[in-house]
Amino acid sequence: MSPRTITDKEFAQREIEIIEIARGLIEFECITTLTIDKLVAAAPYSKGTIYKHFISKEDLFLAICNTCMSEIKELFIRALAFNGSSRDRLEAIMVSYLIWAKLHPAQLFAVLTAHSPSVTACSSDNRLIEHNQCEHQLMELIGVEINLAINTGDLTLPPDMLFEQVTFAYWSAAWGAMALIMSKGESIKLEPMVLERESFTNSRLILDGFGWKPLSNEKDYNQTVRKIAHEIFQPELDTLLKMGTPFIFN
Amino acid sequence: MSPRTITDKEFAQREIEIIEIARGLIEFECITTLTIDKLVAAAPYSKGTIYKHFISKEDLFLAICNTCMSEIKELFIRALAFNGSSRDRLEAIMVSYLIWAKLHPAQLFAVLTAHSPSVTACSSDNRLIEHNQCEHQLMELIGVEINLAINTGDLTLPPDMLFEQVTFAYWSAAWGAMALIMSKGESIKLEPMVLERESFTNSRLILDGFGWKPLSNEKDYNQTVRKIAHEIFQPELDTLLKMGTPFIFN
DNA sequence: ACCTGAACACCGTTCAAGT
DNA sequence: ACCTGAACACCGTTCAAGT
Repeated sequence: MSPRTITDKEFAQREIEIIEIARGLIEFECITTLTIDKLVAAAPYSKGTIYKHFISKEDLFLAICNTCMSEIKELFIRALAFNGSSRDRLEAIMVSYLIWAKLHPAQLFAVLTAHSPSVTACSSDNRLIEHNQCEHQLMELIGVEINLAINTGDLTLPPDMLFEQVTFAYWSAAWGAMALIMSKGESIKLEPMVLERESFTNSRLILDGFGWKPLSNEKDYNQTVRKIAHEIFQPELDTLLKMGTPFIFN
Repeated sequence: MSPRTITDKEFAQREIEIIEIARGLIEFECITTLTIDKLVAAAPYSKGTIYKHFISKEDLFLAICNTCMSEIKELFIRALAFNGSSRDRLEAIMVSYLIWAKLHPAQLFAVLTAHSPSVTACSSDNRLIEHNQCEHQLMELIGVEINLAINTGDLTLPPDMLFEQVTFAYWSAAWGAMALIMSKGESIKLEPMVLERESFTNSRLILDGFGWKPLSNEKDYNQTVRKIAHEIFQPELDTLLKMGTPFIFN
């Protein structure tokens, strides 16, 4: 066989393939038990080739994280098609994120750990730029709805706050609940906290705290969540039911 | 030298000593770059002795985390001496946590990562029990104030919520902001988010969302924070100033 | 030009030997 | 009874050799 120059497209395709294989391995174990040796054994490529794509194990982790974030972005976009108020659509975004989290619990953990400096410290510049873009795109989608709410008068931007702080407050509060609940393994009895319920609770409290109309005492958001889930994510709900980890409604 | 039986007290004392040495090493590097070899080199004990105390590296990490949480508990108790409303004292708790976080950024990262299943999976049962106790004690201190607020009528427990959910909502929202900001290394421009400001913002929004009186538009909580910090944590404020990372007031 | 996998380095953990 | 550190195992990373 004569040596042949690999095209950029083939190279990119191979990278996607490797990432998908790695994601498959994570499903059955965990991001922390994934080793390069296992990946090499599962993939039709050698160690050297893997290292042509990823400058380190952490770089691979971040690549997995970025792929997940792109998937989540697609779910966000589907969620934003919901016909309702801006606040309804923020609920829809939360629904979509929770559904993704429940569909891919092991991957969610990968996304959460990818946030740590030890991962970013060992990643390539391009991967980090890509990661920032992914994150920015997700926050941008939330930002659009916040802007809409300000324009329609549903939300009044507090005079002492920057626009980005609104996005950050909303996202970080919900993220905190998820991260705390997901990171507690099965072992520990973290009282009876439920991923879906606590996420919606934090979201509700933050938005009520902003005075974002309609307030939660003016409207039954549990019903809105139900509507969103069934209208937009019925296939995913069915999958979760089959997996034995159904989406929990309040 | 004749062999001598080590007493329980001496054993416990040695454990504390090792943990302190490890904490010292973390200060200059990071929890992820701490190795057992480095610890052995810095400590007057051999590897075998280290492993008499900690069944794994993760077990040591969790021990460090537990020690930190005990320190934080002491700060919480100091904070709770603040003379004011229950909501004021929750602010005081937030001030104390932020001050600790700023005093020990590297240790905070250790505390955050200790939450991951990969750490708890490799820790000893006793260490895990201790960890649960530490966590429970911290949440309990917050819970006392929530109870007080309910009894004085400042807070009305929403009819569809468990008491523990209030604690969790408050803590997870603030924790989410801190974890996101701290985990972003220096590299990334996470817009201009400020640890102190975002933590207080999330706290404020959540408590306003609960309708916890006095609401933030009825009272200048920035001034309360200033009062708390100077009345209770002046020595720590001075230290932070000397460190070049002053506590930021709004 | 590209791929391979043996070799290397690092580090967590163990345990036979020493006191 | 306790401590020690050499030895082992595992795994991330590199690079000389092969096609």
